Amino acid sequence: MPELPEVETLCRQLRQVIAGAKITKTRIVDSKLGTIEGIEGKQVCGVNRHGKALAIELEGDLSLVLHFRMTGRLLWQNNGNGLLPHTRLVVSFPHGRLVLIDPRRFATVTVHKKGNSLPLGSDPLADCDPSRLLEIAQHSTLPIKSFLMDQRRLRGIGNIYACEILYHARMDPWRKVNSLSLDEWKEIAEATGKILIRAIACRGTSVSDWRDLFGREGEHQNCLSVYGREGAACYSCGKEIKRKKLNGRGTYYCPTCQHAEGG
DNA sequence: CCCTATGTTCCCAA
DNA sequence: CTTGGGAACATAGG
Repeated sequence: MPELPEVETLCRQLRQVIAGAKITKTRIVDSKLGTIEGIEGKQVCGVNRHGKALAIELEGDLSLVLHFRMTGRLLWQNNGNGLLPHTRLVVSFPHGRLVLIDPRRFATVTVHKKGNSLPLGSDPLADCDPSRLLEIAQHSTLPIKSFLMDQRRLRGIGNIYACEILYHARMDPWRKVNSLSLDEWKEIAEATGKILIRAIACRGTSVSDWRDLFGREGEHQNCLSVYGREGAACYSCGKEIKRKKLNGRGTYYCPTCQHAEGG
């Protein structure tokens, strides 16, 4: 469930809490996660985000990489309470512990040695250049929404933010990407930056179970324009927000404001 | 029982 | 080879 803004929120909060600290112990609670080895006793030298993945960088060129998939959550605990339901992993520090909670058990944890598996695609926060987008979309007939969510091209945008970005760019989610003009890509790039940055400032979107590192809800659910608003009035034109499936994902949009011709 | 769910990956067809 | 679509993964909630 966490998309780019949610993982970025965890990343920034984690830096405040565990930078420089040593991992004292790790415990896999759900064996489906596999094993993690060689990180006990290591010091945290940084925390970074790669798309929707979170990397806790450790001394010795190691990193602990977490991917939360649909329902994964990361919580910081510094009291002596027992494990919460659906706890899958515990990483202990001298001053508290990090727990991975994941009801649907899709989340993954891996230990990486520096130098392997750099993911493809660019980060929409750091690099969302309209002319580059125009170029890489030339030979694709994907709908724009699927394109935005394709992690091989742009890393970090999921279903909620794809819907919101396209609404703000007034773009039909089914529009084929190879038909977009440079001006239309500029609108998409601008909407992408604006929405992602606002969502990070709001500590993410809590429409169901997203919580930050300290268990608090985000605020960005109060800023949503279309996601989850099926049947409600469009804030721009007053007509009804629709929901249809696109590649199996619920897609919310305003048929009036997001028309096929764009611009 | 039905359907839905913020994600990724694998398999298959074109 | 590439591209794109759907099922699968596992579980909770309406």
